[in-house]
Amino acid sequence: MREGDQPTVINLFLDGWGRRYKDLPDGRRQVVSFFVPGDLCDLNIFILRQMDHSIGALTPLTIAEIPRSAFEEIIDRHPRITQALWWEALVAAATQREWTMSLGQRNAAERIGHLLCELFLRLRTVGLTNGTSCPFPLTQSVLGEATGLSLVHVNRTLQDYRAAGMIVLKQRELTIPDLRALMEASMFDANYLHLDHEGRHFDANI
Amino acid sequence: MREGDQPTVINLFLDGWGRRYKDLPDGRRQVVSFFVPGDLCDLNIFILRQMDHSIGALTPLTIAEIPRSAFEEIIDRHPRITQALWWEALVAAATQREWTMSLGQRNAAERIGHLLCELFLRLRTVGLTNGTSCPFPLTQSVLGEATGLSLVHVNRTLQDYRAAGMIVLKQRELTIPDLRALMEASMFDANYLHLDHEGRHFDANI
DNA sequence: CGTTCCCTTGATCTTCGTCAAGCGGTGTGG
DNA sequence: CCACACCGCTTGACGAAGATCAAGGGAACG
Repeated sequence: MREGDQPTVINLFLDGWGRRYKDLPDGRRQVVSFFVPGDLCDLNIFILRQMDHSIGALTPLTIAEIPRSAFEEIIDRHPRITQALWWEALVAAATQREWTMSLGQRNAAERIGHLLCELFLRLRTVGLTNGTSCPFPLTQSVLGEATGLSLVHVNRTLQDYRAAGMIVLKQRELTIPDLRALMEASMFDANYLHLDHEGRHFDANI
Repeated sequence: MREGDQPTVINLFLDGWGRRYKDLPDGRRQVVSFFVPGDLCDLNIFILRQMDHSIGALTPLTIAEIPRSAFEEIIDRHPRITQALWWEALVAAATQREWTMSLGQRNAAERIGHLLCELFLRLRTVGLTNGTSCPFPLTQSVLGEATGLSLVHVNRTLQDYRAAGMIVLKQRELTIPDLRALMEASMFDANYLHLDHEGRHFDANI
């Protein structure tokens, strides 16, 4: 899905990862968010006229396409789902603010550590982690596009974390032996994910 | 208003400027958005339990405090206002994505130029510009906190723009003689502000 | 009249980017 | 079945954007 498109359906990620990104005319690209299973995208089709960014797959995907009309009907009849959608939008905005913070103030190691913590926690809330490990399909190049760092520097930073025993990352699987330590190193505070409202979020699915 | 607070009212900026910001434990600060007259803040009080950032004034303010209850009643009765609130939230999110792009990919000159264009256009849509000029109460220090640059580098970058005749900035007033030129220099594309829906936004006030 | 805030400018240092080369695994076509 | 191409990862050398340190100036305000 490309910038400028007029989307007609809402997509629910059932399996696989995706990303939102924006390109500059000269080719620079910034990934502005990731999608993991359970995420919803393109709620804005209700209000905004056209896409101001692009969306792409990072792995093979299984997606549920929900037509706009079906969604509108649900919203009319089910206020708790509407509330869940607000929650979704507000948490996405809070996450975007945190990314702004990362890119503006954190150094390379902090940015990458922070991103790893965020993704791990998001996967854990949807039950996709296995102890201290989780699937991790992002290439170093994509990590660079998300953190505003060069591929080379991402690599060196990951090496440093590996050498310190703080992460194991190979064969598309990430292990964080001591999550608390990584959170501390990258000054990660999970409050922006608003997981305390996870319950309310899931309630809407009843 | 501080991170961790539980807000009880929604604030509408009638006059004056404000900013959202986040602080790191070691004192680094990132401004993540600005408020200008006409902006609303803290819609999240409907859904999220506590603030994940702080909000502060940049000038003396005139603000309307709308109690949560009054807001809920309005939302029940006036679907067009509810739609306007969605618009507000989605545009705020789109703006946050654009800031992510700026901090991740744009260099110092582009970041600052881009921010000046954004603020000028936002002020123009609410009728606060005067030809090619607008009020501009931000200090160079605040500009640095918003763009992730040091105060010193903000200063040098502004000097460059001045020397090129692209901006005049003094006595808290900004003049952009050739907006189109500045937009081009900073690769500014206004699509993320979704001004095409301005009409719908205002309709809600009828 | 002095203090404070904001702006300005110079010199030096650091982080990260760029350029370049090479390695290993995997998939594909001859 | 092998060869080659491609993709992702790794490492070294060098360069540049921007940070930091330092000092001083001007205007507004008490």
